[in-house]
Amino acid sequence: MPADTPILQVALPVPLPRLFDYRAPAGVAAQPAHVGCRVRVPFGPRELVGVVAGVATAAADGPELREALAFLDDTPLLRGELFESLRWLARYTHAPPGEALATALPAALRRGEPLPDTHAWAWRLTEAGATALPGLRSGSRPRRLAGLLHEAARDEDALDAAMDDWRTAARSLAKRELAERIAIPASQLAPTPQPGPQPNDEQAAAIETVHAADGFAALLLDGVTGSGKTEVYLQAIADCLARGRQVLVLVPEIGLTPQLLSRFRARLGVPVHATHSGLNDGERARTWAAALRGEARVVVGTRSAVFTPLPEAGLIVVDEEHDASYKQHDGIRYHARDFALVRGKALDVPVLLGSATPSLESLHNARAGRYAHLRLSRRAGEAKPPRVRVLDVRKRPLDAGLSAELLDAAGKALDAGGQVLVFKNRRGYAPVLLCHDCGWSAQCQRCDAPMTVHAGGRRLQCHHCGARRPVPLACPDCASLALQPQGIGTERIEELLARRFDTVPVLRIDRGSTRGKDALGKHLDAFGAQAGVLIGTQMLAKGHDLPNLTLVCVVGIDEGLFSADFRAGEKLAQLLIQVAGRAGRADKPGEVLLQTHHPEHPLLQTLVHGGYHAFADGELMQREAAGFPPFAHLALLRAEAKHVDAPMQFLRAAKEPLLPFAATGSQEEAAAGLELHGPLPAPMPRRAGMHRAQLLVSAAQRRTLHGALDAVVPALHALPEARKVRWSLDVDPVDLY
DNA sequence: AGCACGCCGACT
DNA sequence: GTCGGCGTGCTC
Repeated sequence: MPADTPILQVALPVPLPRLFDYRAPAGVAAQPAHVGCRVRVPFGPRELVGVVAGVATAAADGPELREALAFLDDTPLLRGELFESLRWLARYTHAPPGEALATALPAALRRGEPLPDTHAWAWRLTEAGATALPGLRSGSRPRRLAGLLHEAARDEDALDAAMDDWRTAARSLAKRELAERIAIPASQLAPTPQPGPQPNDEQAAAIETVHAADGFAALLLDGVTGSGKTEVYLQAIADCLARGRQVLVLVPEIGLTPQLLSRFRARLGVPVHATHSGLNDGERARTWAAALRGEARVVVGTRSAVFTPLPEAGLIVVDEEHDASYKQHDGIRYHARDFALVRGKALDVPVLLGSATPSLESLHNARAGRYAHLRLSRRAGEAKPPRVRVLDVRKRPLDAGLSAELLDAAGKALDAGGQVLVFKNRRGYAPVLLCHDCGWSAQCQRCDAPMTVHAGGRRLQCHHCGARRPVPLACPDCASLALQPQGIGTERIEELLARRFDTVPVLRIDRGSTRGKDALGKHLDAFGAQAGVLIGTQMLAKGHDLPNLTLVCVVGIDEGLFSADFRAGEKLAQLLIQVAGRAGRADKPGEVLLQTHHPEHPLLQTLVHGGYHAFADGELMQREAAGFPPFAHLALLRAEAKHVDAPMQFLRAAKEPLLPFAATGSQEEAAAGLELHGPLPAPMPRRAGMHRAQLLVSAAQRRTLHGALDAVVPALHALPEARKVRWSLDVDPVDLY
C-alpha cells in the first residue's frame, strides 16, 4: 500500500483497547469528514458496524489492511461535542473506545440501520391535483382525500383522525403527481408555554441564577421535599426554549412517570420527547435522531439519555442527582450525572443538579465553591414539614416486626380517613428459612446467600440469581418438621395488616407485586385517595404523588445503621428523608415513625434533630478522616469465573504492575501514591454460580489513580490469567460489591 | 465478546 | 465411526 494512502481508524464494539485500521470502501477515499460516520467492516470471520474515530496515513511498512465494506452515513452521526465527550468517557472509564461509542448509539443504529425519519409529515394537493379534483370519480377514496386536502394541507395525525386507510389513496394520488408529502419544519413547532405559579423568592433566585449563567456552570439545587424544584426546572427550561436552545432532562428510573411528562407537556407547550426502557428500538432511535437534527427541543430520559446529541444545547437538568440508578453497572460503567457535567462543560451550558438529599460528592463540590449552591428551604404553599418520631422498640413485643404503638398510630390515621405507608426494605415473606432443631437454613445452590421465603411460606427464591424452589416439607439435614421463616419481609407485613385492618384496602408494592410498564402508576391510581395501607420497598420512596398520605412508618432500618459499606449511612439518610417527605401536604400535616432498636444511634439523632445537612456535615468529616470519597478516588477491579481460583489469580497478576505506583513509607510519598486493598473475595464470594473477587485501588489525587490505570489497564487485556475470567474495571464505583 | 479450530467422551 | 464439550487464540 502506498505510504500516503489515507486509512480509516475504526472503533468497534469489542472489548479490545484499540482502534482497527481499514482501507476505505472501494471507490471512496478516506477523508477527515468521515470521522463519526458508521462503517460496516469485516472483522475476523464476521461483519461489524463500527464508527470512524480517525483518519490517518498508512505506514509504508505496515501490514496489508482489509477494506471496509461500506459507509452507513453521509454525514457523521457522532460529531463535535458528543464525539469528543465520548472519547473522554472511554479514557476516563478505561473502556475500549469502540464500546464507549457504541454505548452512545441507540440499538437500531448500533446494528447499522439507517438514521430514521423524524419529520412530522403533511400532505397537500399539487396544482395538477387541484385542477384534476373535479375529474376524480366521485365518492372514491382518492376523491375524498383530495377533497380534504383541497381545503387545507393536513398533517398525517390529522388524516389518521379524518379518514380510514388514507395512505392507499394518498399513494395513488402521489403516483399521478396530484398530491405530495411535505415535511413540516421544526420551526413551526414554536413553544407556546403556559404560565406557571408565581415562584417564591428562593425559587425566583434559583431561576435567575440559571438564567444568568453565562456558559458552563454547575448548579446544585438543594431543596427540601415539596419545595418546588420541578417549578424551578420548568421555568429554567421555558427560559432556555425561549432563547431557542435544546434542553436535556435526566430523571431516575422510577422518576419518569406519566405524571411528570404530562406536567412538562402541559407547561412547556412543545413536544417533549421521552426516552426510557419501555420504548422499542425504533422509537429510541427516532428520538435520538430528532435531537441530532435539532427537532427535539426537550428530551426527558433516564440514565442512557445522557448520550442524546444536543447540537443546540442550552441546559442540562439532572433531577434527584443523588440517585444510584444513574450509575451503569455493566458494559461501560459511567455515571450519568457526572457525564452530564462533562457534557455541560464541553457544550458550555449550565447543568442544574436537583435533590432534597444531595450526594456527599455534590455537597462537597458546592462547599468547595465548584458548584453554585441554590437552596430551597421551604415547602410550597403552607405545608409544614412532617413530624418525625423515633420509636424505641427494645423489649417491646413485635407482631410481624411491627410494634403495638405503630399499629395504634396506623389505626388512628386510617380512622381519620388518611393513608398509611409502611416502608420495609425487604421483599418476600421472610429473608431466611431456618430449622429450629438443627440450625440448617435454606441456601441458594448457586450463590453464597440464603434464599428468601415467598408466597406466604410455600416457595423459596434467591434474590441474587432468581432461582426458585418449593419450601421443603422437612429439614434436609435432620428431617425435623420445625422449619421456620425467620425475619420479616413485605409479604408478611401485608399478611398481618390485611388481617388487622380488614375494612380498608391493603396494597403491597414491590418488585414481586408490581412489574411492567407503569404498573406502579396503575396500582396507585386504582388505590386512589381512599383510606388504606400501602406496604412497600424502595419503589415507594418517590415517584407518584400520594396526596392523602398522613402517616409513614419505616421499619427494619437497623441493619443499615451498622453496614460495612461506607456509603450505607448516606444511602439510609437519603432514603429516610425521601420516604418521610412523602407524608403530609398543605392541609394535612404528616407524621413519620422510625421504628428501631437503636434510638440513640447518631445517624438517627442527627437526622431527626439536625436534618439532612447536619447529617451530611458529620458524614463528610468521617469520610475525610477515613480517606473515603469524596476525599479519595476509587477504582474497583472485579473478576468472576466458574473456576474458584481464577479470579484471585487474575487479580494477583493485575496487582503486580500496579505495585510500583503504590504508596510507600513517608507521609508525602504516601499521599502521592496508590493504596491497594486486596485482592479479596467479593462480599458475596459466589453469585449465580460464578466465583468473584475484587481489588480496590484508591488514591488521594485523581491524577495519581488515572496515571497508574492508564499505564496498567491496556496490559491487563494481554494477561494470560485474563482469558480465564470475566473482568471489569469500575472507576468511581458506587457499590463496593 | 464472538467465532473457529482442535482435541477427548457418549451416542445414532 | 460422529456430535459436542469447552480450552486457546485471534480479530486491522
